[in-house]
Amino acid sequence: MITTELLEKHGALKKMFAKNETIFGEGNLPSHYYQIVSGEVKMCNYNDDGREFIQGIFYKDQSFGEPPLFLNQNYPANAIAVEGSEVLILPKNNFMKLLEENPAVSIKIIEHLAQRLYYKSVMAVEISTQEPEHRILKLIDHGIVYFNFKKDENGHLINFTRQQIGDLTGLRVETVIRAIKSLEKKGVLKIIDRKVYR
Amino acid sequence: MITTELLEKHGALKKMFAKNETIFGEGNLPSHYYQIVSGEVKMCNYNDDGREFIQGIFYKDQSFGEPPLFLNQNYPANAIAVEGSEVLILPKNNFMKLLEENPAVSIKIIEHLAQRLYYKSVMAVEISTQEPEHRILKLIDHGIVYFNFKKDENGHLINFTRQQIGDLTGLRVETVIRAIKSLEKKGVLKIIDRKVYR
DNA sequence: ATTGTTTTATGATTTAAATCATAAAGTGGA
DNA sequence: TCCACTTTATGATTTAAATCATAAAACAAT
Repeated sequence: MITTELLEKHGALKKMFAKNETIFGEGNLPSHYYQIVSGEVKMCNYNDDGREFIQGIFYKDQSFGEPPLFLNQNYPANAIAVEGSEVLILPKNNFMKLLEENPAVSIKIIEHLAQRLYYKSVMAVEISTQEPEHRILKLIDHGIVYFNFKKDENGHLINFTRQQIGDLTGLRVETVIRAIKSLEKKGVLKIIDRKVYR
Repeated sequence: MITTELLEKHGALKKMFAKNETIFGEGNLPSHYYQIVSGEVKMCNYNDDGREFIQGIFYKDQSFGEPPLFLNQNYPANAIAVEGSEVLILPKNNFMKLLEENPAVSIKIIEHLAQRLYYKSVMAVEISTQEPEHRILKLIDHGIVYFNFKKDENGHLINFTRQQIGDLTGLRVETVIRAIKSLEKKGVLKIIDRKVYR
């Protein structure tokens, strides 16, 4: 999103996070801008009885956690490394200075927020009014466009576990498994070697 | 958000929409920036069997429908006047010119998008993992801060119908009515003359 | 004033997804 | 290679919210 050079010019540092390590926690006040160099980061919540909800999954070159940074509000969710991940971290003041000096970056930020909002709008209506199969298919089709699902001779490989699909759609893992089976029977996706293709 | 003078200087026109009139429809390509002068506008979806989901409700001075405008994507929801509403409308090209000439407006836009994203994140986890009473209370408490609920001697008047609360939380109106009754019994809110206070 | 529509309200019944239980297959680390 | 853990899988049971039915109160329009 923002080039490594520009970030480092303003004082960004690279930091390594191990698998399952927390980058920042729900309820904390933001102090830095975060951008992924390599790896995979999820933003998620846990409800009262430990149930997880994944707000989003972020990959190489994507930033995360900006909204509360701009609003001076506490983080509404946790950021956790899904796998070992390298992240560029820039203090808020430096980030704001970078923005002032580079108006084109503002537009990039607006576009990224708009993209996130678009996903949230689409999934909100799915989660609250549609049935499991519909929700899962919407998530998958969105993922094909916006996540980095690779295409081979079987179609796009949906690089999510059943549990992750559940945590992204508000469904239980058993429900996801059964819905995916049913979708396969209907011929709208393929299951090869337990992996889902669309 | 953006002053009327600045918008009109760039060619914005005021347009009146009647109650229940559609301002733009799901699936259409955005061509204008919209900002409310007076009245109330909802963004909403209808699923296959006509069930409504309200993405958000917007009031005086707020803009709506910017994300797809920036992304050149189709609107993911409808915009409908909840009551007779006056709206300032500015063609996209003029809006982009306005943005270029007024960098401070970019920051305003970022803040507005960040605020919307914050609400979406909070409600997404509620809708997908929390029980009805919890969801409704979260919506109400968010509304007290960000919607224009007036405070009097009974507390904040929650200016939503039970049906609207249901459409915002993904619950059926009967469930909302029962949950609100239960919350009143628990003493966390008041029902006076059928109106909800918190 | 009368009529039609919306909003709030309650009880009975249904149902879809969650929960519970159990297990096989796959994966990663010591 | 063995052990622990994760992921996928399936059947049985439970349950919370949706659905269905009905109605009173409130409000809006003529």
